[in-house]
Amino acid sequence: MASLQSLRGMVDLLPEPLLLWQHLEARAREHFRRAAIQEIRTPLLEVTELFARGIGEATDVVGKEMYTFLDRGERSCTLRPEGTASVVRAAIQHGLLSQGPQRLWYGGPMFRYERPQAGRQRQFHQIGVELLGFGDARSDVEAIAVAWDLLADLGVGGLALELNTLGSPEDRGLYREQLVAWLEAHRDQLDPDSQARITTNPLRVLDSKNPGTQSLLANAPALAEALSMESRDRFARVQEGLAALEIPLQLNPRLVRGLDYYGHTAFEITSSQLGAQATVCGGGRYDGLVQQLGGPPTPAVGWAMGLERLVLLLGQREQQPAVPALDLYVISRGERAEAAALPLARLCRQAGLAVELDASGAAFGKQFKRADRSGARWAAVIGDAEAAAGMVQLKDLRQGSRSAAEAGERLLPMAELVTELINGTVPVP
RNA sequence: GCGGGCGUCGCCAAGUGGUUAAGGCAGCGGCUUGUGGCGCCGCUAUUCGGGGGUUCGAAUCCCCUCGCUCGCCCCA
Repeated sequence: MASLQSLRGMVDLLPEPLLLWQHLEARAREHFRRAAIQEIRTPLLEVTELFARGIGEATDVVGKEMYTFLDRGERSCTLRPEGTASVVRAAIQHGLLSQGPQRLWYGGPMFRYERPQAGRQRQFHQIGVELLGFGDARSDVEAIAVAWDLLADLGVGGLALELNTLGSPEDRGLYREQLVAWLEAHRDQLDPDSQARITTNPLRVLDSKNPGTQSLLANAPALAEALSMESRDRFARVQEGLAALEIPLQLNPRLVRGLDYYGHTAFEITSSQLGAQATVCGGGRYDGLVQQLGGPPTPAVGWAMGLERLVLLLGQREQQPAVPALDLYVISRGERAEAAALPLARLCRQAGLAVELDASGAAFGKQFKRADRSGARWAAVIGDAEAAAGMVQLKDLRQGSRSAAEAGERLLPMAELVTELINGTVPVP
């Protein structure tokens, strides 16, 4: 094949589908505004060490999914596979945390080298929220509520909130010992993946998709049993908070986040209307991360949403966003007329109107056909006769008439077109 | 990294060994340099993702390869 195409998993977003993306992004911004959460933008490229240290060397994301390469200065660079590490790095680097707690959101492309499938691309897009410096259980609830309300507002169906607690680092350390001992004792009954994880990341064995392993795990020690009283209380308060907001939840003791920085609250919002990649939003608390990346001890909670999956969901709805309406379509034919058309279009644009200029030089009939299809409200017609007189013919494209004499058609001086459209004839939508 | 399905025009799609590769949509041009949503006419694939092979003959059969897609894994 001679023609070039995009790399596998790198998807072009074309104008029409993008309408949905823009709608979604606009709603998200509005929700963030209401929740007093401010935007932060960080580079797509970071030093590799940020993710290795932040996300965890043993995770799949870091271990086998990152786009990592040496730049011309021989530095190891990585295209960001997620947003949290970068946001935390930026907050530390610019001393944001010394100015008090931060309520931040981010959005944009992320990169993971995986096999593409429905709802999963190599360059994909996330929006996420990070509440830095908030340790109270209420902030967990607030973060979840912002995500839930956004999804509900967007009209996403089949939503379910799954909730778990991973406990404090001490709880997890204790539990880890118990679990590893138990797993070792049953090693021969585990699937190979899970066997390998006993040493790399034992908690992840819990959400193994292997049915044999799952049924075996029914008798494994439970994390919930290993929790301290404080952790249990904290988890109870999160649940109470969600109940007070009438956000339904399902406890899922198997829910273990794949990124190392999570502790205490972990959650996912899934949709039954997606395929295999059902998680639309995932997040939790990561109290240790800021310090781990060299900042002051700072509790934090956050989440991320996968926009591809969200768009998939929104695309299933009946109502789809429409192309923004065009106010005016400028038709011209002949040398003098064509010369006059662009200045006229520009004048209208400067006045805030959406104007398409037909620069084809095609027959009037063709230009009218296109004017119709453009969906514009009005057509401005300039021929040589009009151009010579400094006039323009204004036609109402909603009048279905063929006849030139029908209503909705007027001849007026070019200079008056703008004021006529703005003040007079153009109805406010 | 591992499985399954699929690749004919920008999109949808017929064709399953016999030679000029249907049709629809969209696009472009014309009927129509002066008036539109309709209609009619015409144009748009020396070629069936690419390469090799079998054959008198291949989009149709075989091999390799590339790509897309769904799933596993992982995650949002």
